[in-house]
Amino acid sequence: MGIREEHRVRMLRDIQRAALDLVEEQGLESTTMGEIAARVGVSERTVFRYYASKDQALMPGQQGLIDALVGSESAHHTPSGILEDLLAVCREQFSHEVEQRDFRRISRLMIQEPEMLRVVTRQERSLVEALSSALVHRGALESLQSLLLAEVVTASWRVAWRSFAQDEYDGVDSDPLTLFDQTVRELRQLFPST
Amino acid sequence: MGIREEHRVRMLRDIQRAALDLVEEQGLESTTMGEIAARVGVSERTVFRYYASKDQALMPGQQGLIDALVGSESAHHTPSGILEDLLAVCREQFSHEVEQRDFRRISRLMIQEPEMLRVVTRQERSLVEALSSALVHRGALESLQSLLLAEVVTASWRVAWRSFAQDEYDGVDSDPLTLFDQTVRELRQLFPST
DNA sequence: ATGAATCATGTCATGGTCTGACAGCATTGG
DNA sequence: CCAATGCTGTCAGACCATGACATGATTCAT
Repeated sequence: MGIREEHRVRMLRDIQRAALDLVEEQGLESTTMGEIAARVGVSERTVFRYYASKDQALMPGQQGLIDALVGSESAHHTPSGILEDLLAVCREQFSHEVEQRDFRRISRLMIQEPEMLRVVTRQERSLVEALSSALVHRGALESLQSLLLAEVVTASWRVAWRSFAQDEYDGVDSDPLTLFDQTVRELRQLFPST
Repeated sequence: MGIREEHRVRMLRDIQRAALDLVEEQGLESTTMGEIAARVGVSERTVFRYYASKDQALMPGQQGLIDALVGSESAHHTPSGILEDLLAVCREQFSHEVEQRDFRRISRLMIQEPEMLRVVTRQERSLVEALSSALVHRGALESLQSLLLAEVVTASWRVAWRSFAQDEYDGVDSDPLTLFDQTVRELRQLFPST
């Protein structure tokens, strides 16, 4: 509520925007924290006070997705049932994220700059950890199952996103929900009914 | 074959051993490339000539697994059939890797030092990329399917490995094949027959 | 064996990421 | 108005990584 909080939010956003601007203009490798700081008009040190790393400045993490997944409840008690629910949460979150303008920018950069994809992927480690430990905490699953579930959910998210990014890069205006559904359908095809 | 090659191989091994020694002794964060170099008895610059990054010095990559997966052929032409074959290759490679002494050391470190797990995971990006592009190249699969397959295979490997690492850390002497099979079984359970 | 080509290494210089310490200025609240 | 708190800049430094160049060892053809 305080003016302090607003300031912080604006700063976080400004830094990310500046970072994305610069990467679009001159590529990831040749964009330094010093430049980002200069563009925002603050010192380099200050940028590091808002984002712990260059990675996070570019891709602030999947906190929205993490919250949605961790906060979700499942009526099911079998691994497959829980997976279904988690994927449904992902699906919804996915179409929600696509609304964010920066999400689209990052998506395009993921294809333009291969290193950008690695940045995004690095950030996803915390998603797996948060989700798997949340699942263990719920009590319905064992450690191995939870980890596997978290990995599968994250992989689905990543593949759907990359698929979306490719379309976005190609100028194809695809529906995120359809895209996510297609990904999940292909995933299920890997495990036939027999 | 020359003496040059032997020298190189010995050097690679010595550096990795030194790196692992130091991480075991004093943790990952406080182990610098300078120390590793000093332990081996060469200059820091030289270490970077053998390993492109600190990560790779600690975890030289999954080249064995990549080669096995990329080089494998599959009689099947459906995504699920190919997945089955790839998992079989993984399974074999897994029990093979466990024979390597350093694999066990790294496994234990993965549990002791959370950051070490991230190091390993970072290295796995190239596995996904190599495998998915190899699958596309084989011609049987589309891009989305290939990526999905590569992600699922990699995730299985990672989960099985982490499971093994936990046992290793706990002093449980488990059979790698059994462990891998169990992982795959749990994975299949996520996708019920209906 | 000798000389040229190749290779491994060391040294030096540099750029970039990230952290800690401290001091100054602004905001807030009593 | 004063004191506490918070934000920022500056400075210093550790560490990772890369490029350029010189040097000494190894290899190989002659």
